[in-house]
Amino acid sequence: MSLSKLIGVRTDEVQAKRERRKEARPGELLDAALDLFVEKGFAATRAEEVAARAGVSKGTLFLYFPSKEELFKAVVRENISGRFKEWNEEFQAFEGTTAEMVRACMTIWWERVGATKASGITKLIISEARNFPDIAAFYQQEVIAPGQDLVRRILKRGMDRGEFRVLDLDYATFSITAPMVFLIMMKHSLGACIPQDYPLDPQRYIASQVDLLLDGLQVRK
Amino acid sequence: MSLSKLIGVRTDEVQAKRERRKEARPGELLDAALDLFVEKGFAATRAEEVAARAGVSKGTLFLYFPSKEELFKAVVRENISGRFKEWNEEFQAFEGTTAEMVRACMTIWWERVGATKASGITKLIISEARNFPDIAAFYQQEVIAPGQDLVRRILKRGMDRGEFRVLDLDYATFSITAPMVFLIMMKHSLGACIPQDYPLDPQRYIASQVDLLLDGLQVRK
DNA sequence: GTTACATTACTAACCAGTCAGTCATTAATT
DNA sequence: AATTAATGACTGACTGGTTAGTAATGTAAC
Repeated sequence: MSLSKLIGVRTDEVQAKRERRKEARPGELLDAALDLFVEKGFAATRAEEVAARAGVSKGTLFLYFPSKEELFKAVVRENISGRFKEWNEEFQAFEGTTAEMVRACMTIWWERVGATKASGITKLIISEARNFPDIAAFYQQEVIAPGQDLVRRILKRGMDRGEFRVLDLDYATFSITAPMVFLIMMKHSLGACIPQDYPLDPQRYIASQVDLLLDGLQVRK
Repeated sequence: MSLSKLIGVRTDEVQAKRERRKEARPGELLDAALDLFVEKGFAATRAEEVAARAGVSKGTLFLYFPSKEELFKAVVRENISGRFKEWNEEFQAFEGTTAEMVRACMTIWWERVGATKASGITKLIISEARNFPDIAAFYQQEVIAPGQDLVRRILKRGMDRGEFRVLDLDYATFSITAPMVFLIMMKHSLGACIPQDYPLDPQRYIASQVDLLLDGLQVRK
């Protein structure tokens, strides 16, 4: 704890005090780096800027991460939580119709991932994939493949129970994942820099996507 | 002057000779720049690399474009062809069902845009939007808005003719555009750097998307 | 031989990464 | 409790390499 805090001096207008907080630094740096990488891309964000946003000097950044590239990799790894096991179990226990399941899947995904900082990682990966093919492959394995798998299992359940038509599972999964990816890209890219042209309400977007996905465009004869 | 030239070594297989081709240069530079910007992003591509790919020296690049940023803007402008008037007319003249129209729309779009270099611009814009908000706004006005408009008109036709259900047009358009954007991102991002994990056949992808979009996942009762 | 295009060599700015030094904190000593 | 010593997290000026942009020089075409 810093002296100023003990004494009760207003620190906000005073020069920020030098503090030793070994535990908190890495997390704060990763947070700052995620923000900036998502906003400006890898090459265009400066290490010093990341440090400044984390309230620390550039030297400190390199105390915790050996290089900018390793920082990038750490940012990605940090945000890849293996929550798929948990989700698989949730959906295993689900009792309603598969249509309800699809709706729940997309709504919950938005709440737990899409709306959070974590979705920035997807934008980051897609934007930088070709500069970091190893990271892209890693993300493919750790996130995309399990995600596709979960979606595929949901669709298969619908087919098995006679609720859904016979589907080309390899490609039908994209009908669920593509709208999610699109929403993320809007949130972090065009939507973030020209919001006046994109007053996109995520809930309404997802509702519309699910409705059309389940019932199709055409009137039922 | 290189050693080989001084000695008199055959240069024709070593390097192309110096040539004056004022007319062709800008186009060749723009082509090279598009490739590299799409592949590596704006900040990470070097001016010298663009020049080299166009078979020219760095100085020549700056002879035709005053700065790297202006080169970027020119790349985007070059590839924004106002083909929407022509397309609008094509669809105005279309006689079949609106379902056929939707399928034609996506198939033709892939042939004329998605599969060509032009689709790289979309990836570029989405990746760099936040570093170039003015470019993003420009692209929004010149490409996205007219595109959305065309799609909206198709969906409205379906509604008016009683072929489609009553739709939330503001959001239903995304059911057509989102899969297209997703396909572009796969082509230029993950799909380009880990193709073994993404053996994505565009035709089959589009067929699947259109089928589900028209008829929905659920069996018809 | 003059013009116009092209190249090469150069400059200035920028930025990732380093390192000698600083100072808050804690432990030891009186 | 007060003083001193040791620690190590943190700093920021510095370095070396890179690159956008420029200027001097070269050469093909007419």
